[in-house]
Amino acid sequence: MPEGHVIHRLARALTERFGGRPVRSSSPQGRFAEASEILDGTVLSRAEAVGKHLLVYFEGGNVVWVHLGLIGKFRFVDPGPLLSPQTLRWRLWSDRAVAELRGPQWCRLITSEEAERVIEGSGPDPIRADADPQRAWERLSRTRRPVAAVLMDQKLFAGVGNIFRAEVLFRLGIDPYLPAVDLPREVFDELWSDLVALMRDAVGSGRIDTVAGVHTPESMGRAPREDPHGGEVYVYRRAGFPCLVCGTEVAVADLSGRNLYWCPSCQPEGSTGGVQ
DNA sequence: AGCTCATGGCGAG
DNA sequence: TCGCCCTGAGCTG
Repeated sequence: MPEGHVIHRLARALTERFGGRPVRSSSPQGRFAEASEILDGTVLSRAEAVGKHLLVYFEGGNVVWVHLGLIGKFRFVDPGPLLSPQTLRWRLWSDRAVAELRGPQWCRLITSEEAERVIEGSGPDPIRADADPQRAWERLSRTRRPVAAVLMDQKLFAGVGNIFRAEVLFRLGIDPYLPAVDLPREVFDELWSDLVALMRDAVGSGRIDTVAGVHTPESMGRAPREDPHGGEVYVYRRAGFPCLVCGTEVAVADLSGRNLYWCPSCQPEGSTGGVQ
């Protein structure tokens, strides 16, 4: 269940544990069997992430393009008997490690040329050094869609998911329903740099921690609220609980089929963030 | 045992 | 905008 930081960590781990060496490959479930057989015994050169896309490169020009979707998991496991083979799409192993892919939205064998197009087709990814936020600004500043919807658009903010969008809007005090076109340029710049900081931090820690500065739960006299995803957050999945900053009940609403969380007092209607 | 929901995205209307 | 796909955790009974 990934936002971009999970994919970047995966790419790093796959490169560290398998990079530059031959790997074994199988598809116990059978749905990736043909491709898996081609890769079996070949050298995995490296893995790379762009947004929520994972690209696993093999010598000879083969690339596995993985997208975990909402429920996919790619995990390292201890060597041992095969558990639940009916859901095990891809198993990758060597004498050093075993990795298991289950429930991905897709897992396809492509060429390195196609992989290049996946990277080019992605929006800027705040975690990557080559990201150009100007590309996001040019599109954001021309749409009246709510800024909360735009933040989930992978052509503008690759790797941002439901947690990062809710948290970054809260941290900057922005009304999630503000038409994107009304967001001042200087606030966009703050938004982008906050995403860079939060997302890169999450790559390092493996969890999304957004509660920082003077408004820690401790300073508010409340027990820290840890979300099941493992990190500590202001509003994500906290509907009905008091805002950690002002005590107002956190709100939730459906926005294009996803739950949106925000504090109606800290992010009042029409607020463009910045200096309140 | 069965239901609901989840850090996502696609394609049909 | 809705239904659908993939899996598994956390409820409810």
